[in-house]
Amino acid sequence: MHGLGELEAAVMDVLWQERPLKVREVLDRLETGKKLAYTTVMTVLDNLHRKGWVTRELEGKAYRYEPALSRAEAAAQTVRAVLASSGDPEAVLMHFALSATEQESDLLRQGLRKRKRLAAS
Amino acid sequence: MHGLGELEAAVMDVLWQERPLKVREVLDRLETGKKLAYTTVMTVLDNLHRKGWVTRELEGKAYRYEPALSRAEAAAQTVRAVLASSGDPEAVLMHFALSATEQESDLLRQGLRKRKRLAAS
DNA sequence: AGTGACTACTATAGCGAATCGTAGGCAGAC
DNA sequence: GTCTGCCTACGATTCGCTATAGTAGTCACT
Repeated sequence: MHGLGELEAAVMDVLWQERPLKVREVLDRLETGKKLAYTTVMTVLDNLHRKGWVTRELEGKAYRYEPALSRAEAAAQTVRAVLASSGDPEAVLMHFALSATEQESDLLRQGLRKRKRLAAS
Repeated sequence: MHGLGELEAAVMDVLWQERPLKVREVLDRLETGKKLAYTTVMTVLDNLHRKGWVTRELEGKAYRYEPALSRAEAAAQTVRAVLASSGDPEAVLMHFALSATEQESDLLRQGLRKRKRLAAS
């Protein structure tokens, strides 16, 4: 859904819960059924870094990784990408607004109000 | 982004512009740089059918394919899936509403109003 | 000098998408 | 009646990406 594999997503989840983390720390916190090799996690983090999902900083001789975007930001960005690639963002937003649940529409209204307040100030 | 490959997406685009279409008609309308084999397009349509993206109906001895959902519906559904898989739909919606463009927020407001009217009737 | 923690590089397997060939059926043309 | 063309069904190949991990090389400490 977001262009990530299963393990990559699991690693991002770990980093979204706590950050920044070193490879070993990510490995320790990963809750997959299987025990993964240290280098497996390292490779995944390297790939995520190459793809821009995480940033890293050298601390001593080890890297500390952290997400480039918060989970919510990343998801919001995905939403925006879906809209852009849909050819007709307006129609999609309309469809979404129309089919939104009560709770979703409340949240949207709330967000829109907040947005307006911020814009005004 | 939507779980489709590049060619699969191109085929869906064709079907969203005009439908229903037979394999040959899709092939004719496809605007990829390369000329594809008839069976390539057939396989793709078959895969899309298996995955539920298109429906088909036998007409004579050939199938006519058409999208299961409109483009906007499909995109709206993708948005919903992103929200669901994000772990925190509220935060995402908030982020989205807050970072929406003027036009986007207008559309959302409009959609929400329309939704309310429909619910009331 | 030896041990441990890291990174960098490389390798393999697996899966899904892209791509197409071949075989078989049926409708018309000759 | 057989040949030609269009269509489906099925299977094969290739390719890219992810998952997974081993090995070599570096540096720091004992």
